[in-house]
Amino acid sequence: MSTAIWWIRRDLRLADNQALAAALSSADEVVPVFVLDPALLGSGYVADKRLGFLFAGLRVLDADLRRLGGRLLVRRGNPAAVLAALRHEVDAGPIYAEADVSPYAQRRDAAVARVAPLSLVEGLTVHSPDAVLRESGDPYVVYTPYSRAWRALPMPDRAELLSAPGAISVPQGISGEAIPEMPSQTDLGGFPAGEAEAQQRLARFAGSGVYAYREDRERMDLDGTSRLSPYLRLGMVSARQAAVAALEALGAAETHAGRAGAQTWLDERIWREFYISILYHFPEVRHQSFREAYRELHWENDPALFCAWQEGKTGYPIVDAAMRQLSVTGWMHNRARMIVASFLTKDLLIDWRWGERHFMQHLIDGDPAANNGGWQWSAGTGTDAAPYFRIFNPVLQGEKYDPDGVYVRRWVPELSGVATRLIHKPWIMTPEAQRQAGCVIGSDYPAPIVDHTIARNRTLAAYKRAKGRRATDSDFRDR
DNA sequence: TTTTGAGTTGTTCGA
DNA sequence: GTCGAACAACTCAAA
Repeated sequence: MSTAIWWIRRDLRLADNQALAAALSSADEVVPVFVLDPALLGSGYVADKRLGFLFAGLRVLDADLRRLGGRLLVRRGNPAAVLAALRHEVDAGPIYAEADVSPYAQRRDAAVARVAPLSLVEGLTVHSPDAVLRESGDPYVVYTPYSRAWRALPMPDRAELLSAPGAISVPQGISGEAIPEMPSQTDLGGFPAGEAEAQQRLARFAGSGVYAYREDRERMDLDGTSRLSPYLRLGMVSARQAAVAALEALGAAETHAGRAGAQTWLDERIWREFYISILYHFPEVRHQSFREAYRELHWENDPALFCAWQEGKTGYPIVDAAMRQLSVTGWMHNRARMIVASFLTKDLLIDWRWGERHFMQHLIDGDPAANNGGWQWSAGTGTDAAPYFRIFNPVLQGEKYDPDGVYVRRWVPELSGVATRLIHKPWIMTPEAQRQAGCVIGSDYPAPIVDHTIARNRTLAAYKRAKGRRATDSDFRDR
């Protein structure tokens, strides 16, 4: 009787799971194990909602495994120690796991590989970061050529996706700990965990919503996005399943708009892999700007302004609505993420890393690669960055992408009586209008904490200075 | 090696 | 209200 270990990390699914398939084909029995890693759980980059979603996902996975005659083992501790002990205990051969790219995952897996045979297999992405490279062997650092190379690689079709196993045999007599409960019944904000839920969402979105995605995804007052991010984060749906669905939708689209929608959503799959590739090839982006020029930026980092941003009390309705949506649900609309990121970095001149950390501490889908890529893009410090002079105007963004103020009123109820015409700039209401709207600026709702025009000019100057300083430094070095 | 074309998501200003 | 230009060069990718 041979035994293999399936080490589950962010692949909480039975279908199209290459690590599980490899374990099953290599041995008679498989131990599915999740390791509660104190280094991750106590890292300061953890969100209650994300942890709750993980634990709920583990419960569903355990139930799914039990239907196949198996079960999930949960252990706690340093992964290398836990896995070495488990291997000894069940007399197992290799450990199979889905390769991950974050700097911590790399260190952790290297430590495990030193004490046990660890076989890392594909699955986090459709195309591994080592497979999408330039002719020279260097990684791409601009999205468009990356996406061209990505698309040129062979794609699996639906028939090639792996089915869930029909049965799974787990050795008897091994004990683990119970899947933790979240304190005080964490509300998962409309994201029930599990593979079945993820597959349903994917099928529903790929069957209808995706065709209007290009336009509707911009609208914060609509439900135009797939809301699959937490499921992709923990692999309740595989990257391949999502990409295959996108390609099928593209093929099935009958209108120009429909094709554009499917194409745009496919692009989002590729953006995800682009940022995974960037984090893999340039792990230092976790700690510093990708672009050297902006490592010298002089951030203001005013703690009071940061606090107002976190709490959704900036006086800019679209920013406050978004930040409150994040606190309450653990999720934020993608356009809203760009707006608040632009506001934090360009209006408040606060270090993007502060915002990155806050997002990781609250997002149910918080992913190191995508979050870092998004923040550095917004801050203009990243690989394929927005030009530094591209500064979102929170009023215009609100008027354009929440035209009726529905999103603002949902999350900032003190503004619910404000006329639509003024909902994104309530401070220009006359005192009389404020009384009538039941919203006095300065007491019911804050006045803007910064003046956008002034802040914008200050930021343009700061970025220009950072670039200038760099030029001077390198001139000096070259001499 | 050199050259050339191109680059997620925007805003402001002036005509 | 609408339109085009300016914003700022810079670096990447590929021929």
